[in-house]
Amino acid sequence: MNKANILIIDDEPQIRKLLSIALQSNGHRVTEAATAKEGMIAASSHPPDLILLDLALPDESGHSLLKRFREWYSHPIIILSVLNSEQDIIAALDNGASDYLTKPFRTGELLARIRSVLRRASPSQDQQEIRSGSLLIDLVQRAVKKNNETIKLTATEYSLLALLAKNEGCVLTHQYLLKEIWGPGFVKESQYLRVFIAQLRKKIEEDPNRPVHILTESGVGYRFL
Amino acid sequence: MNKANILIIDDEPQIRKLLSIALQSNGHRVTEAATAKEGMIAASSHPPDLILLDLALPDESGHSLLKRFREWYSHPIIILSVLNSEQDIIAALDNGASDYLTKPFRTGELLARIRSVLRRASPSQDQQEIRSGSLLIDLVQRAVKKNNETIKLTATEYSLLALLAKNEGCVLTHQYLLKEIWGPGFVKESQYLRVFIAQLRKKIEEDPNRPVHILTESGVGYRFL
DNA sequence: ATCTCTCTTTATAAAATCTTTACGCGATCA
DNA sequence: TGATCGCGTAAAGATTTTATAAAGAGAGAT
Repeated sequence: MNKANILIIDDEPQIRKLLSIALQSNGHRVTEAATAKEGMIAASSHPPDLILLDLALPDESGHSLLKRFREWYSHPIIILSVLNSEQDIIAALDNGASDYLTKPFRTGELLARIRSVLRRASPSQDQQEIRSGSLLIDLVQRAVKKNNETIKLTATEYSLLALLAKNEGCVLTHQYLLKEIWGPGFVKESQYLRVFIAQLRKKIEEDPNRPVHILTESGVGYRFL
Repeated sequence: MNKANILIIDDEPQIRKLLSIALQSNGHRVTEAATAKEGMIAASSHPPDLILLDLALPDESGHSLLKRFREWYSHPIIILSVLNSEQDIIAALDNGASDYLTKPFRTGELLARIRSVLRRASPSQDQQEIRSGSLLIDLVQRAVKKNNETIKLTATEYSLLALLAKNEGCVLTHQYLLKEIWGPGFVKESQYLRVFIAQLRKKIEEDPNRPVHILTESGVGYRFL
């Protein structure tokens, strides 16, 4: 995630301005709030990807606000503060702050720390699964289910099925399948394919004689639907 | 994870001593290394949960070492440095450092930042125990119980079981398991896995010949259910 | 030192998987 | 008609992978 929605909660207009410009010139979208109340409202109506939170707010202590945020907000929160007291830093970090920067801070460092926490926060786990009727192929777990029952597949069977399923609807030629699964030296071994396609159909099709998932394209290859 | 295995890489013995005492008195286990080479070897043979890395090492720049770690090591790395240069901070964070502390630092703050990155690193925040049938794995106490009776596991056995259990349902490949438990130099040692899986099954399965918790995916890896 | 506990290494049997062979079916075409 | 070709299926065999026991090595404790 390169560009993020960032909420700045700080009561000093100059700081907000400064931060705003620095962040926007780096492609981020910025929302500003001057008080704890405003900040909470802004965050709950449009949850940002990251919050920059000043500890010194007029209406509520930053620590208390941080705790309230952490009851529901799990994205990064970076604390900005003029206080360099160890107590404050420890309290903030233990209350779930992602980082703590002491004012005055250097813009470059702030931006680097923002990149750092954003990078860490977005290990976008692509829960990729492929469904086709009662068949479910879970690419993360490396598991295949039919009617919610796990089907045992060998390594080669799974690779073949996954390759076909990832290219749902497309015809994959014998050559291509053999090259991908067995390696470039096996492009002539069409019989391997017949054997393994038959195995797969026996395991995943309701009626292996009338396959609905793995279709034969005679003389060309196979297609997954 | 409250107690972590922490590797300190720093060439100054006094600093290592100081850190060691502070960390150990907080329940962590500590390994020390005085050079980049030593550090890399220590991390490769027994991957720690966190690395404290000094930027100034006699045999290799800390930045270069950080990059080499990040090629395979995904746990937190906190940089310690006397340098307060913005360039260094930005470079370190962009190279994958989890945090950057300037010496001299306050022990309390360091501990808080360690807690912070460890909390972030283990997405099992709320998942402190894993249940599967009569089996209970307590990730906080590092204990495993079957039918309410504690099972004695060695350190390696526990690490392996915990890693599998944290990824319940997913197939973990031999390569991945070996890299995480033994280090990147052991990815070829599949026999280690077979031996330890057999040990685990003897201890946690009702019938080791018909395992229900640790399943074999022939040619691929193992899966915990 | 000796014992104990754990990890590493070796050996071997068993299980699982892959490869190869054989044969039947249906379509196509001379 | 019958010969050929591509495909599906079953099953034998060859090979790889796994399970298990047990010996050897190393570290730490008594």
